[in-house]
Amino acid sequence: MTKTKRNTRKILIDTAIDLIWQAGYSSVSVDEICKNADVRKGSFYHFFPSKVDLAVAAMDKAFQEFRPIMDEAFSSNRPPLERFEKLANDGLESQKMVAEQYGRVCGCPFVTLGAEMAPQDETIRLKTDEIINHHKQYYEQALIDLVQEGSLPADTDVKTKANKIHSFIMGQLVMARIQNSLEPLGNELITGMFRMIGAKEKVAA
Amino acid sequence: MTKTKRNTRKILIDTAIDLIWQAGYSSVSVDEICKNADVRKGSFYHFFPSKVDLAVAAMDKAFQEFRPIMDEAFSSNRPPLERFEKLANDGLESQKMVAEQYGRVCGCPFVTLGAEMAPQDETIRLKTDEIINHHKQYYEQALIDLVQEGSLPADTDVKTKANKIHSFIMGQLVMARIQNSLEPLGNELITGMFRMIGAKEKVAA
DNA sequence: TAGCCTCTTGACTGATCGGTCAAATAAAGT
DNA sequence: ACTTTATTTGACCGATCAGTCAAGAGGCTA
Repeated sequence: MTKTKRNTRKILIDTAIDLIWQAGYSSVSVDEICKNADVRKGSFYHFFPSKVDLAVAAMDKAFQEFRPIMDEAFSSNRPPLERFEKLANDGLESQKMVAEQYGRVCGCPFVTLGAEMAPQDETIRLKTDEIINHHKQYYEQALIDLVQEGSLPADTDVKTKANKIHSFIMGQLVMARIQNSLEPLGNELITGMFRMIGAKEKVAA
Repeated sequence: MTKTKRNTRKILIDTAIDLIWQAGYSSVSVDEICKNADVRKGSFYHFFPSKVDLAVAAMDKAFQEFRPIMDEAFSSNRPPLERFEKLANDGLESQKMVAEQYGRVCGCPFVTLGAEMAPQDETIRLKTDEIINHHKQYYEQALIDLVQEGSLPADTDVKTKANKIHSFIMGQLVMARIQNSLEPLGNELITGMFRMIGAKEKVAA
């Protein structure tokens, strides 16, 4: 973490997030990233041994940037069901901002990149998996808390249920990217998540 | 009907389905497709004006090949809930065969290709959307039949529910591709679908 | 001021990209 | 047979791909 005057490394990562999130990995060239970052290619390869390494660094950065949102939404002093609601609202808001900035709906950067590159590059696949698993743990903890407060049966398989919730959310985001529309997300995300959670009404506190 | 003709066009389409389903669109070159099909590049461009046109033709062919499976599963004389069950079983079986043949889990060819290429090429995006909508109609009809038999409330928004079911299935398939594993599909697909359907009879853990 | 280290620059590589073309060949119609 | 059309071939194109490299610029410390 050397502190550079221009901080070229950071600029390259931020540019990569923008371009790859929009267009995907293969559709964005190193030259294009360099041009957008106003960085010469020799500098690029001074900081990153390969294009893949930049992509992985970009995934890490994007993940670290999204963490506070997750931590806030899934804060343990928020009622567990409301955590999912907050995630849906914040996520939709984030998608709206990105869509406005980039000119199109982009969906989940990790899953989009993972689905494209998983067969080609194991380091990208593993990084995707790592980030996904980290997200699922938020869901799992919220489900555990739902069980504890009696909103879900005691024998609930929280890991499996967390997987299903995650699959649904990712499916919604992939469809939003393909259809280039946020409307279904706004209509279906929260209700679908709640349906998948399947909590009963909390009777007593 | 002399079948002795080489049917180069068909060979190219079949090869494209194989390679693109595995590796994605951008990661497969025209040269690679030609080599695997044992077709010279001049012949390729005799039958297809561009790589994109081949991809769209491949999507059409793959869709037509999958239609009988859908028609059989969603036959109107099958009880509506069982239709989803059959789809899950047949779909999982299909994924198993493909994974064995290709050496890795590939997920849904249409959504994988659509997510990668939607921002780059509108014809691919539209073809993806068309196929997706066609699939959703099977779900929608089954939901209508569930309403009619009283397993779902009369005021059910079947279009929205069909969207949610579809999102969940696609999410599961994308995750299977990224994780290169069919295990979650086998464990979660049917129960998750039923949970999302929310019909009265069936209960999922 | 000199030496050192980090970073930058721009020209360069060989491979590969999607796509073109004219000519050769095969097939089909008359 | 002859003509027309459909298909195949292999060489070829300019652009672009990811990645390399030697030389230089700039700042830091001794």
